[in-house]
Amino acid sequence: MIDLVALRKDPEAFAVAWKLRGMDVDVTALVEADTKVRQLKTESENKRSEANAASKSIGQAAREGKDIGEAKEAARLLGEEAKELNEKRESLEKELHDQLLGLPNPCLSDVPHGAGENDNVAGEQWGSVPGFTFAPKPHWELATELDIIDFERGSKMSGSGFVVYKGMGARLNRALINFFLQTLVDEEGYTELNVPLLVRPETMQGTGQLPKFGDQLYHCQEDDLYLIPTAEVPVTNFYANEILDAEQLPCKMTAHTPCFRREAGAAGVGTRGITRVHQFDKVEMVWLTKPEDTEKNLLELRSNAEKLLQKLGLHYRILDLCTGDTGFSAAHTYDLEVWSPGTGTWLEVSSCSTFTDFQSRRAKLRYRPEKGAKPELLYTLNGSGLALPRCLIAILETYQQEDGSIEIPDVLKPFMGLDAIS
RNA sequence: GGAAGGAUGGCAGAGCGGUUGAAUGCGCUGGUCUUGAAAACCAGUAUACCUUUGCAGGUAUCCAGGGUUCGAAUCCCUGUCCUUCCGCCA
Repeated sequence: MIDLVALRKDPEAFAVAWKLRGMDVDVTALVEADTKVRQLKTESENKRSEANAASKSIGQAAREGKDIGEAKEAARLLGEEAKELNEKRESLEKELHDQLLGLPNPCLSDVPHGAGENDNVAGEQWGSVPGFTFAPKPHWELATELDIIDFERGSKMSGSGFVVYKGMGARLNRALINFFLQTLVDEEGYTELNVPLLVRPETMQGTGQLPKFGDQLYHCQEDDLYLIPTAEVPVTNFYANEILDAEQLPCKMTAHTPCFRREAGAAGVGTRGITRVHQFDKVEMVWLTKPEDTEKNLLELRSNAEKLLQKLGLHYRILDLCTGDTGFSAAHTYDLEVWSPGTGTWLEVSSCSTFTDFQSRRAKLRYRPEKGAKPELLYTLNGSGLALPRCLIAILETYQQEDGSIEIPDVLKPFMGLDAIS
């Protein structure tokens, strides 16, 4: 959520920022509502103050044994008036608050301007397009022939968009999880968390999935719990409503979880294989930081994800997302896209973002800059490290041999216990 | 799933429905004393918001949300969490 006080001070700046995201927001109406709320607040508080004073003198009079019948009625009326004004304020304030919850984070100043994904800025590439002496196959063919992914039985049990990894496929998936976690923990100083996959509505609101994107989430109605679409949700909310000490920052956490996404509206968007599924594994990196140097932190976070791709020897590129394509809660996002030789396309395997204080304000994530100082909102960042299925795709397609077997990248061999899948 | 008990300031722990934002102790901060430290003594020590240039004033907050009442930390209802017991169970 954005800072209402900042909006009050410079509404035009917000209007411009939202315009860059392709949204026309009536900031004047927002500011007017805010003014009205504060006016009602002052009125109701003054009335409440009168009522409190009246009650107090009744208490005094009662102790002195005086008659308090009339005074009681007067105090009751004052109390009622105060309550009425306050209820008016509350409903207006809630309305305003709900509107604010639906407004995205303004992008940082160095984010490229643009309307949509075509305006994203392609940055550096690492490695080069792998060459083949034969026509490389797409992963779904390789996986089916090797019998390491069972698409049909996945949809038999759960519908389309669900798959079963089998044999060496399951092992490769597990090897990747272990490789990612171990690298992040041992080499980059992350703390590993194993978190709940079902969370409450307020947790979803903390990171921005709710109220706006509820239709993308699986919901367990009986218990009013949501299946997480990413580990970002429980990991970022880990310290929600808490005040951290400055020494605890930056706090780097990582977690492997399955991710559940309804992908409503994305059905049939020409994705074969495991590029877009309803359930997949992902290792996520989350940072809680002090507000300064968030762009620098973002680059470092991104480099952690890049290192994983480099170790796997996968060709990838960096995309600097433009204002029109940056996600709702993010202020600046870099995507990492890996090359898929079988389809000749780039696949997003990591999305690294800073959320400034947008999530912190929702989740009440604060820290104390110095001992005895006032608590302040901290900044949150996160990035995938990495999304499993698309890494798996890139590995199968990049390391495929002419005979249909798959060579295992060196860094994964200890986790696989073999050199090739055939 | 059933039964019972609990949730108060950084921590511990009081609190007959009426100057209780909340005793007391510890902790913390400042001061006195001391060569320095400790001890002792004195003073201060929650958060958010609103009004105000400022001084200052006001409102809310004793898990959360409702209710009773002129007045609620205190009484009633609902929810959340914790503890204990029973049942079930990987």
